[in-house]
Amino acid sequence: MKRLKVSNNVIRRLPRYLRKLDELSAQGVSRVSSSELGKQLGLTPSQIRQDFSCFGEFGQQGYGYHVPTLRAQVAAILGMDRNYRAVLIGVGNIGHALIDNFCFSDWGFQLTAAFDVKPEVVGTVFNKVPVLSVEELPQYLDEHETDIAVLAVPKDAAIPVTRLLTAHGVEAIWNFTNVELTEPNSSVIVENVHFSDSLLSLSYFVSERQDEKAARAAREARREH
Amino acid sequence: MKRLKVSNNVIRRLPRYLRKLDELSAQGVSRVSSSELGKQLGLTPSQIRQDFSCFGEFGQQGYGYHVPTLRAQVAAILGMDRNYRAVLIGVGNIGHALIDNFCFSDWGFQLTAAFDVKPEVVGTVFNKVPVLSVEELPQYLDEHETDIAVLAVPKDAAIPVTRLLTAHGVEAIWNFTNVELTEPNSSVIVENVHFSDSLLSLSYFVSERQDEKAARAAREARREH
DNA sequence: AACAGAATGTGATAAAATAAACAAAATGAT
DNA sequence: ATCATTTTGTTTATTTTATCACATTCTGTT
Repeated sequence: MKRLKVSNNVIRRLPRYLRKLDELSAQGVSRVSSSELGKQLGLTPSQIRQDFSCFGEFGQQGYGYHVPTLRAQVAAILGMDRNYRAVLIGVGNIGHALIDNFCFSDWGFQLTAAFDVKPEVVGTVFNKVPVLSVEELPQYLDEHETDIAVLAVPKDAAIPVTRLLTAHGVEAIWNFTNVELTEPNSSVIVENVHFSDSLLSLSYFVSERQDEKAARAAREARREH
Repeated sequence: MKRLKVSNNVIRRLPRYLRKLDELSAQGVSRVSSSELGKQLGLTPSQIRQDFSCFGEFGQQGYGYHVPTLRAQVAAILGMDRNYRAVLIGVGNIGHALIDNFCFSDWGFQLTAAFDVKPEVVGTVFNKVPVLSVEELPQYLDEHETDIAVLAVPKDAAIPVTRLLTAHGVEAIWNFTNVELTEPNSSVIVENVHFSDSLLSLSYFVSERQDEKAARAAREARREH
């Protein structure tokens, strides 16, 4: 598979393609064209073809794309067949929700262990995932190859825990804390899930629409006058 | 405040500016230049100035930006001073986590009520938020002006609940389900929090780095040979 | 088997986003 | 009070991203 300097925008679209392809599969659709895909995702056919062409030639002229094949290709591009191993740090509300409800294995991940400081959760097992003490974390990381850490600790613990993780070889963090983790000289890969950023974007769009409505109303009031 | 066709990228950076400004405030910093802000956020000073200039002139030549003032301006741009009212649908694991841990009021939102189908949660109160039955939802929406709905229901309920919400005047949805809500003819504003999309992006970047490492190792092995 | 219709992959073109450059204006030190 | 320094807001240039257009190739029907 080629992999030549692909832009961020392209990468962010890949999971959406995957999701749509799964949906089509579930509907029994086995063949799809870039224009159909574009219509359903709100993208131009051209963009879709160009996105895929970053990684290879997955379609067939005059036919389109074979859904299961394309799905497999996109999954491979995303690394879903690499069986990455993950640990979760912080079994609070959000951490707990992830263990119980987020199906890591659906996306090619294996959640091997969780860690927390609270004595009442240490030693328990949720959804087949054992909760260990954070004190055991360094040794665990040294002994078990771990590709990503899911960070769901309270705000104050975010930076120290990140230091610990990187010091023990973790190279990627899925960050659920509302803290900017990326440090200047660190090479760790950070993917943020900032709830507040998302909500504030929504807030912006709602405000924008409200203002447009108000402006329209004002214009009409003036006209009637 | 001006608001003239601002690109999505700009809007997505605003919450990050807000977060950084809060951090600076907490550190007692009251003055910041675009270059300092840029250094701390990994952006060019030019981009930061251009972003702000979409909405007005908030700085002062030779001085920079007054942190509290700029913070207030960004907050206003994002609509944080409009006291939007929100309801939550689906008090499962993620919904519960949001009620208990996500401080809506910090971002200018008021979570007025939650709704669920499960008899054992209906009637309870979490963090001052009453949980009502979904059967009461239509009437509630008709009687209480509601700006956004937080959707945290199981996959199958996502579309029907969305229809219900839009039918009763809700114009914005913060979507935590893994379902593509945006329908062709609907004008509802949807902001997605797709955990899986985020994890898969991370998976891509990890795979990319792994491949680079492997390629480097192969090159070196060849050289030594 | 031939041919009209479809749909890809890609090179060219247009649009958008980012970065650089600079004039204007305020600061703060001498 | 003056002047070198700083830093903005904005214009211009550059880079990146998305769209268009089309030659090529496969499909499926007659």
